[in-house]
Amino acid sequence: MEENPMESQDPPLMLSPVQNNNTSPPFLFTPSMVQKQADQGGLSDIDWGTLFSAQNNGLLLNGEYANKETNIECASSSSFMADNNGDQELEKEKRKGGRLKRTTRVPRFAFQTRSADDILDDGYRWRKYGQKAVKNNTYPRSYYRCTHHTCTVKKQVQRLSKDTGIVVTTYEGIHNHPCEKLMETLTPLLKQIQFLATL
DNA sequence: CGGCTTTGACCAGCGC
DNA sequence: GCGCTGGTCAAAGCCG
Repeated sequence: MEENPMESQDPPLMLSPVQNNNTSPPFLFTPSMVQKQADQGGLSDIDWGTLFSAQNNGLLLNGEYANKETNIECASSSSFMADNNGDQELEKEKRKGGRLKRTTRVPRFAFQTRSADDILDDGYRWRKYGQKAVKNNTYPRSYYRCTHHTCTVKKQVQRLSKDTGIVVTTYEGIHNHPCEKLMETLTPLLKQIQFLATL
């Protein structure tokens, strides 16, 4: 976590949700950070609990603890891959019954936030493609896909029945494009730079 | 009108 | 083989 995303060559990979009327800064992950973890067999090296724990009472942003006004109470990571036969070298896709069956190695990680809203503003645009009632849970699980045409990242959102204030978000895959909100912020600056360069 | 959500149907995996 | 469960599809409807 020593890497500063703003100084690296990597575009931001993911923004953690911050639910305080969207006033808190986002938390940036870079592809290299996640890829490094994936190469090592998962994301378990990231100390999510420490990063988001109440003791730290803050949110890591660009290598520093930023605004403490966060509702993120804790986080966890999952290093399992999408393929269910344990062969992590297996990289194939096949169609069964007209539907795509993916056995591709896909990093997944989850965290939970305390929020009244199910939809967390993580900076990316998502399209809901399904909702399903799950066993032992009062609330349905919602399925989202990133709307970027080249991006295959998905996320699942589910509210805990034990503690209705907690929303569990599971991300699957890595964004292959910059965060849209970041680009929205940077675009005027880039245009100004381009304009000044013409002088 | 395009993008998004809703929702029932469909499919695959798994346990028995 | 059957039933259960989770994940996805896709048509219909909604909304700005």
